[in-house]
Amino acid sequence: MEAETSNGGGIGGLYVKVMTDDQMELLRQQISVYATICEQLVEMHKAVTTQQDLAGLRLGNLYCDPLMACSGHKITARQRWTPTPLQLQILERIFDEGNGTPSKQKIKDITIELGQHGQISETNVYNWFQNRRARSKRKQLTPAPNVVEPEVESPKEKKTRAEGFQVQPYENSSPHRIKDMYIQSPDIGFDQLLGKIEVASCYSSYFL
Amino acid sequence: MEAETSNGGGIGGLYVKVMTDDQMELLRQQISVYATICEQLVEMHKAVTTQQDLAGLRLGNLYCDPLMACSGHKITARQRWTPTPLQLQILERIFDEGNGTPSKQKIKDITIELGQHGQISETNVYNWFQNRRARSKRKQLTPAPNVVEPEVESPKEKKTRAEGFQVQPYENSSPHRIKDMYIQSPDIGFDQLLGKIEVASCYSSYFL
DNA sequence: TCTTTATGAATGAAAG
DNA sequence: CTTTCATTCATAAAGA
Repeated sequence: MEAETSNGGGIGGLYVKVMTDDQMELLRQQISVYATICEQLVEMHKAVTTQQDLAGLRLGNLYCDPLMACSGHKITARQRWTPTPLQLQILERIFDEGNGTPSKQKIKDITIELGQHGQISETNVYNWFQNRRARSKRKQLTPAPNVVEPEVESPKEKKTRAEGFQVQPYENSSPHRIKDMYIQSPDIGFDQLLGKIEVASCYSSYFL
Repeated sequence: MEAETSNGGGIGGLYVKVMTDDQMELLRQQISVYATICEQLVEMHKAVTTQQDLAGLRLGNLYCDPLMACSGHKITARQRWTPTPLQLQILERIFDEGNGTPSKQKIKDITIELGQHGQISETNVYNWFQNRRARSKRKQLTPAPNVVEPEVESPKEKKTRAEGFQVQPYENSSPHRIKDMYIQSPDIGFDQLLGKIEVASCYSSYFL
């Protein structure tokens, strides 16, 4: 993939991706196509399983879900808590609400709520917010490479800060919250299925 | 995709979009998410229809089974920094100087210095030291504990990480062809969907 | 090719 | 809160 272009590859240079309008449009369509395919696959699946048991799919224990066959071999005891996609989703939402410091009581409440979606303790919640805050802050400071190109970068302004950057398949999905893509579904059944899908997928990596 | 190496937004009548790494990463994730969802939906569908013949999915065809083609590889081509020999050399030198904890400011300095030899970010430097320390320590402890782990771990087959990510983008396909991927009917067949996913997959790799 | 190894990155937990 | 550690995941590079 050669889409990467080093702009002014010099010291502390600003590195950006350059795309043509066509390429950009292609991406939009790409995502759109996936969104459509997903919806239809879900519909299809629902139709096919209407009468079926889905025996393996309703296991209470998420980690034993047969769907994980592809990625899960870690059914053994895990030493550290790993938020389920659903839990993460909720945590992120709460975090985004801005109420910075989750009070002691708040933590309790959250823990109880998340407990419905998987094992969790107050400490987990506490740590999560602790880390989330810290890392959120760090990331905010890092991307400030006060670009100063000693290089004779042609006087082209860093134009088009990719402003028209809107490729959400669903109008209500937020560009800066990938996780939301899992839940912002207009379809009830779809949403439910996605919950399982999330579990089945190799978590961690897709939810950062 | 051969990217325009010239970042000049409008030079020579060339219109391009400029994206930051973050934005590119976001797109990558969005597509990856959908690809994963599709993948899992397919798995789910297979599980439910194991008794069926899956006629349309015969492997006899020269083309890879759409199912495999799609689930085999992940559209997770995350780019990751790779230190140049020169950078590595400098990093090692600094590390050997023993000054254990590269303070925040120190990291900035190092980053700037290394930036002269290739793209790099503070995070990269930070991670490098983090890993370097951790692995340096581990290596020291490993030799001793010859504890034979009574690991009765099942014969565990290799995860056969289908890493065949060299999906060749349809070189001969033009952007307008993607329209063919759109689905008109909600009652499209399963195998047909798979076909579309496969195509979508290829397009994804084309960008990511 | 396919498999294995080395290592960049992500993150829960804990120390400071 | 900030910084560090430990573990794990994913991938680029190297090996077979």
